[in-house]
Order: sequence, then C-alpha cells, then structure tokens
Amino acid sequence: MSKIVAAINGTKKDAIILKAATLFREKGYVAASMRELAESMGVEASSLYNHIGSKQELLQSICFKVALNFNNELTAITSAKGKVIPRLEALIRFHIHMMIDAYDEVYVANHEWKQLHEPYLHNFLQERKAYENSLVALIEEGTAANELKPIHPHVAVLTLLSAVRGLEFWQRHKKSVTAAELEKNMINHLLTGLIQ
Amino acid sequence: MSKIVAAINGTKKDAIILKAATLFREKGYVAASMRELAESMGVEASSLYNHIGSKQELLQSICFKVALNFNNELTAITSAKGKVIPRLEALIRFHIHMMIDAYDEVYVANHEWKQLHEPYLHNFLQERKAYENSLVALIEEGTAANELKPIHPHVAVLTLLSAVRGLEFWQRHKKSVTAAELEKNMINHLLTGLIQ
DNA sequence: TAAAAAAACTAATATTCGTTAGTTTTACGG
DNA sequence: CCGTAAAACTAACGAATATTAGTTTTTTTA
Repeated sequence: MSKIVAAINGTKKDAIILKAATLFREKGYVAASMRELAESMGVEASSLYNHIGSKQELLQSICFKVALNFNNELTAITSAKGKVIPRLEALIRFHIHMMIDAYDEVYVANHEWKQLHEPYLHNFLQERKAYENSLVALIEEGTAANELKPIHPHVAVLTLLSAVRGLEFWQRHKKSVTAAELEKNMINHLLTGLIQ
Repeated sequence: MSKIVAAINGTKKDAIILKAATLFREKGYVAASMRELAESMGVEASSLYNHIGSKQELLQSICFKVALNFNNELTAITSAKGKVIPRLEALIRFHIHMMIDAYDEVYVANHEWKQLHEPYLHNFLQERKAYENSLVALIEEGTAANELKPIHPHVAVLTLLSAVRGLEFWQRHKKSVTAAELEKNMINHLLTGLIQ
C-alpha cells in the first residue's frame, strides 16, 4: 500500500488535481482513466474517492482555476491607466508565463472544456466570452487613441489569443528558444509585424 | 430501415467519414460513439461496418486527408518563385479557405491526432514537423532577402501557425466578420503588426 | 495506549463501448 | 423474375469504465 503525498502547501486533493492535469493533457479527459490516474499516484482507483468527488470535478477544478487566473490578470490590465501597447505586452507576457508555470492546466482548460457538464460548460464559455470582450475593448481603446491601426478589433483579438494559445506548441522548442527570446520575438511580431 | 446516402461524387464510406468529422469535432473522438454516428446517419451501428474497417480508421482518414491537403499547398508555395511576402499571404489565405471548406476535418486533425494509433501517430507528427520546417525555411528566405525583419524563424512560424489555427475560433463570429474582412485584417496584422 | 478519524484496500455494480456473427431485407444485372 | 451481391438488421460478446459499499489498515488525537 502506498500513499498520496501532498505538496508542501496544498492538500492531497490538490496533488490529485495536478496529476490529473498532466494525465488529461497527455491522453485527453475521456481517454484518461481513473485507474491510470490512481496508478500514477501509487494507489488504487477507489482510494482517490476519499479525496475527490468525481472525475468530472477534477476537470472543473482545472478549468475554472485557469479561467480565474486569466480573468484576474486581464481585469488588472484593462483597469490600469496608461498606454494600451505596454498593457498588451504585459498580457502577452502573462500568457507566456502561465504556459511555463501551469502548462498542463492551461492546456487542459484549452482542449478539454468541451467535456464539462452543464452548467459548468455554460459558465466556462461565458467566462471566455467575457475575456474576449474585455480584450476587444482594450484594442478599441488603442485604436481610438491612435496607438493602434484601425484594425477590426475582433480579428485582432482572435489573432492575439490564437497566437498566445499556440504557446503550447512551443514546449517542443524549449531547448532552442528561451522564454525571454520567445517573449521578445512574439511581442515584436504581433505588435510590429514581420515586414522589414 | 434507412439507408446511408452517398454524396454525388463520393462513396458511402466518404459520407460516413464526413459525418464522423462533424461528430468528432462536436464531442471529441473518444467521447463520440459509433452508435451516435450511426444514429446520425439513420442506421444501426453494426451497419457502418459494411463500409468501414473501424472507428480508428475514420480518424486516420480525416487526419491524413487534411495533412495531405496542407502539405500539397505548402509545397506549391515554397517551391514557387517570387517574393516571400505574397507567398506568405497566399498561405494564410489557404488556411482561411480550408477552414471554410473543411472546418470539421481541419478541426479534428488539429485536436484529435493524439488518439491516432501507432504507427499513424508517428507519421502524422512527422508530417507536421516537415510542414513546420518548410515554413521555417520560407521565413529564413524572407529575412535573407531583407523582405522580413530578422525575427527568430521558429517563433515566427509558431506565431503564424497558431494564429491561423485559431481560425476555428472565428466560426462563432462569422456573422459579424466576413471571410474577406478576416483575410485582409489577419494578413495585415501578421505582416505589418498592430502598431500605427 | 486506546479510541477515533483518515485513508487505504478488495470486490462488485451497472453502463457503455467497439466490434462480430449470423440473418434478413433490399437492389440490381441477366 | 430469379439469383446474387450489397447492405441493412438483431443479438450478443468481452473488455473497460466510473463509482460505490464494505472492510481493513494506518495515522492522529486525547
């Protein structure tokens, strides 16, 4: 018999959620089984239920923790004073750092939210929409102030969010591209373009 | 008893693959069941096996058809003569049109490739890698010719591919943003940036 | 150290899944 | 219109799933 070992400042439940995020990222939520999760923690599947309510609850924890993090940061950025461009830069940096600090969880929130049950699915999509809308407002603020080109704000947001979302992709190139390089180049690309 | 009805120029197998792409996109490959797929075609699950080999074969067909389309186009673009910038534009346009013409299949190839069995998984990733490498070479050609800024080519490719991949996202805004607008704005954003 | 709480275990349940076997119905060429 | 092939059906299989119940072991508390 083994034991579930909690991190220094966290419950055993937190430890399970963290392992679940890794497994869900690797296999996908549906394909990942509670038996696999349990095995990766060195216990039997049924033992997990002394600490968690259900598999679905794990997904919910992951998705809403990520959503909360991003919403908090965006709220701070949009409500800050000052020019729009440095605030956009800060947002891109935040996405990069989230991808470094909480890769598995961000990945799962981005890829597996479809497997959320109602009403969580609905809530999650609503949070996403709110995030998008805030960002659209920030872009519009930038164009109104002549800081940004008169681009279609929804398209700009789509491009920005997609680009930073694709940071998942970067994990494979960690060796050849440092986080700092990535940050500098991506911000430069998204703000000033490719053309010389 | 109903019947599987093939499209005008296609087999019944093709019709099944198309419906499978829609279902896999909506639910995810693992969560989608053959019984659901059959029901959406008006037959029993077992009847599908008169036309297809397995559920996995459906995923393989979808993923490799999409990969072939993209690889063919990229090969045409990279081997063409002329300036790099219009060729990059053409590639972005192609991605947008693929997303319009074959949304479900592109989505599934992007999201569900992890569920491919070996050796298909390995092959698929290899094709992806080749696609990336060709694009890196194109960017390097552009920087060498002073058409593009001296950006880190891998980061540029990551940003470009992620941005166009995020076109999935756009389906929700189809009403407010036409394909032509999207095309113009996204190309402008990726090539010349946001800053005024 | 004894009692209580926490957390592991074994065993089992009901479902659902992809797929197969065998059979019946439909469609079509001679 | 008959015979054959295509394609539908029903029924079932074995495997895997999340979860529960009940029990035993471990840890904590008093």
